[in-house]
Amino acid sequence: MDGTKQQRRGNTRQRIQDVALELFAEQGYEKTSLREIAERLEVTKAALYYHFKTKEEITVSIFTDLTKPIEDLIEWGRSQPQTLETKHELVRRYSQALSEAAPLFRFMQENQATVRELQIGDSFKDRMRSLRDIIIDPQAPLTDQVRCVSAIFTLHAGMFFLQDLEGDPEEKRQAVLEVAVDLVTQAHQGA
Amino acid sequence: MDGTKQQRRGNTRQRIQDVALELFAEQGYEKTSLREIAERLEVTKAALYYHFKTKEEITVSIFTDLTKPIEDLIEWGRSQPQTLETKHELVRRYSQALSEAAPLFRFMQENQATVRELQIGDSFKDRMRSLRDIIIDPQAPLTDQVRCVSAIFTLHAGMFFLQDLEGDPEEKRQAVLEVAVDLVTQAHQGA
Amino acid sequence: MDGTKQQRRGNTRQRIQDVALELFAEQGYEKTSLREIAERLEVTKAALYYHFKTKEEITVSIFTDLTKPIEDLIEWGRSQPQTLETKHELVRRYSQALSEAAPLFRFMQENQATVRELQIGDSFKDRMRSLRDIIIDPQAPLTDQVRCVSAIFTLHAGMFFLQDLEGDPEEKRQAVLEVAVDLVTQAHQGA
Amino acid sequence: MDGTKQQRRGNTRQRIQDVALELFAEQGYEKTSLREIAERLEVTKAALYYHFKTKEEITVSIFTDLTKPIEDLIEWGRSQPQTLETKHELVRRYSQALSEAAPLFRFMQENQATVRELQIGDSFKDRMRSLRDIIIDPQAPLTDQVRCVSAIFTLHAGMFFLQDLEGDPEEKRQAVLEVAVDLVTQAHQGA
DNA sequence: TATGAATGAGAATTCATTCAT
DNA sequence: AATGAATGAATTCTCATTCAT
Repeated sequence: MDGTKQQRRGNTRQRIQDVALELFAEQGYEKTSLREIAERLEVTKAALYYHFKTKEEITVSIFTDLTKPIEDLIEWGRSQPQTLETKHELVRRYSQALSEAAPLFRFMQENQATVRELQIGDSFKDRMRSLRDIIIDPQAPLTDQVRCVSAIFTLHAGMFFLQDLEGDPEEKRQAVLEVAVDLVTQAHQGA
Repeated sequence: MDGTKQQRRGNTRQRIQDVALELFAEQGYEKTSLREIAERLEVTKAALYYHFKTKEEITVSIFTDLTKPIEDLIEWGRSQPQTLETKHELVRRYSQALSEAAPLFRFMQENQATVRELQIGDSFKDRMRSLRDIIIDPQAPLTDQVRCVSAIFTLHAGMFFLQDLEGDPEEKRQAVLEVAVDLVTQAHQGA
Repeated sequence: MDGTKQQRRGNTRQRIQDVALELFAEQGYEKTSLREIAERLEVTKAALYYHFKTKEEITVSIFTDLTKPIEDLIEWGRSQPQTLETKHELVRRYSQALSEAAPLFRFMQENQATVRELQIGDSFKDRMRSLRDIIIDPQAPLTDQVRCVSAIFTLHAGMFFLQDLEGDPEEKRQAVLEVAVDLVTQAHQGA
Repeated sequence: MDGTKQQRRGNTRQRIQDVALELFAEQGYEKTSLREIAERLEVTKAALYYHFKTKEEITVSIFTDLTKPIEDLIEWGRSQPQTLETKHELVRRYSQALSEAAPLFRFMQENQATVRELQIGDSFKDRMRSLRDIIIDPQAPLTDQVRCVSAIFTLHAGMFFLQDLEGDPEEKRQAVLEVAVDLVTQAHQGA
């Protein structure tokens, strides 16, 4: 009661995004209804429609807002010389970016089928392709290309599939990062 | 097309599974309604309920039937000595098994959020854990453990995320397999 | 296993009626599906249709078979002189008949709305009317007529609404009977 | 007919209850679908779900609203001395309350099997027990206890089972009441 | 900046019933 | 005397969305 209602003022849009993402990641996109989002926020469904035109728009807005760092990262990557050092740095920064937007990526990881149908799908694929094109050398043998894709993939999966491996989360992130960097290195040398 | 109606006799159950999996993989589990499945089969929804008690039961039955080879594989893995050779063979066979049940794994890959809620989720997690426990040495450094998880993951992802890389599918599968085998080798030596 | 299957021979019709009535009384008519009946009998639904044309027919047949004694009773009542003694005997015999077909009457008591829609409804109403006409003197004051209806009703209700009153069932039946007889007596004298 | 649409505003919830009870009493609970209720109200099924979470909730709400007077009556009964006069007054007031909520009690009378499964069942049984405990003397002989139950029961049944007895409804209610009062008196005197 | 009331479309599921074998 | 396979019609319920206020 103290401040809560006052704080709410003016940032409902933001709060909708937060709660929505939280629920999408928890239970999946299709299983999450606008009623649930509204209930958790203690507003009516209609209020959501004041801020967003559709359920999809909520999702797109979350995606757009949260992947800005990655877009920037790609921009940066493109402007750098294509050295191994650049690739390593890219992987490092990407790992960082992923862990900062973990819920979004968990959502995307676990709802690929849905994401594919949404507009997001394409933007995301584009981004992935751009990233890949920076790391991969298209002249390289297929295995080395796979290594690069695998590096990126390892980063993605790392966040969720290592949960039942013992160890401190940050330590695990470092281990994952190391493996990914390694894969990129091997791909680079292999040529 | 030839003798359609006659052929239908007695294999409806099987046909339901086929069509269901097809659609689940195509459009996602939640987006696929029993009406659609029934329509594509040219039977009524009620016919589906003659063969399966619920939508989930259809899914479980598909899973159970199609992952039998993997269960066998794990059985085999456990009975072997824990050598590098065994691990390699396991990875090879797993890659094979995956590509044989590709639609199922595509479905599971792309509908993780859903799968988590279904009974399947647990059986699958168990299986993944068993597999991991055969390949991983729990005494090994964290990075090496990650390498093994990454190997398995690379196999999984390989099937879907390499689709827009040019090259013949079988050739790509071989490349993926090579990278995975490599990761396991590194994990083994790393210790 | 011993004899069961053999015994089953030739009396399936009867067993269907038994199980159906059992379930109707337990869970209500509408809530009881033919599937359930068939399952409890370990036959298929189609088997029920070999013996009865519809669900309603099952019900009607149960009713007809089990209320034969009451029909006879009414026949008897009509042939007797309209003395108080006759009325008492009628009530006594009716009480007996009710307790012998308890499940049927429980079913009818608890599913009046349904029974009304079924054919049974009318036959039953007819029977009740006949009974009433034997006990009631249409010239008697309204209160005395009510007393007679109440007597019959007390018998009906007695079976189910006294269940949570302590005491031995047969003893309770006797008490109920006594009250009913009493009501009839009062109605008779009151005139 | 006059200003229909305007009048509708803001009392839909109430109208749903009315129509529902009407239909439940007319055709039985199970036979009454939400579609029918909605149609008779000229709204969509979904509108019902805006006001009530389930079909059962509609029923419970009707029950709760309409049996308030009886709850009050029991409260009153408990606060009075346990004299014969109190018992008589209780019976009189109960008769009145019943006739005021006639459709509800008709519904409950005729759908006992259903009511038993619903939450209502228990609340109702509790109420009946409370009522009984006020009227009955647990030390009294069984027959006298039966007389009391029979009195209450006569009131219940009176409403529906006397319909085909000739005479003015209010006159019949009085006759029923008289018989019930009489039964209580006899029980009290220990006849 | 929201809410209350409602809708239309569609979901999963259940049921009594049928019929060729 | 019974089964296996299927149907058509219905049911309860959920969802994203709309709009007057």
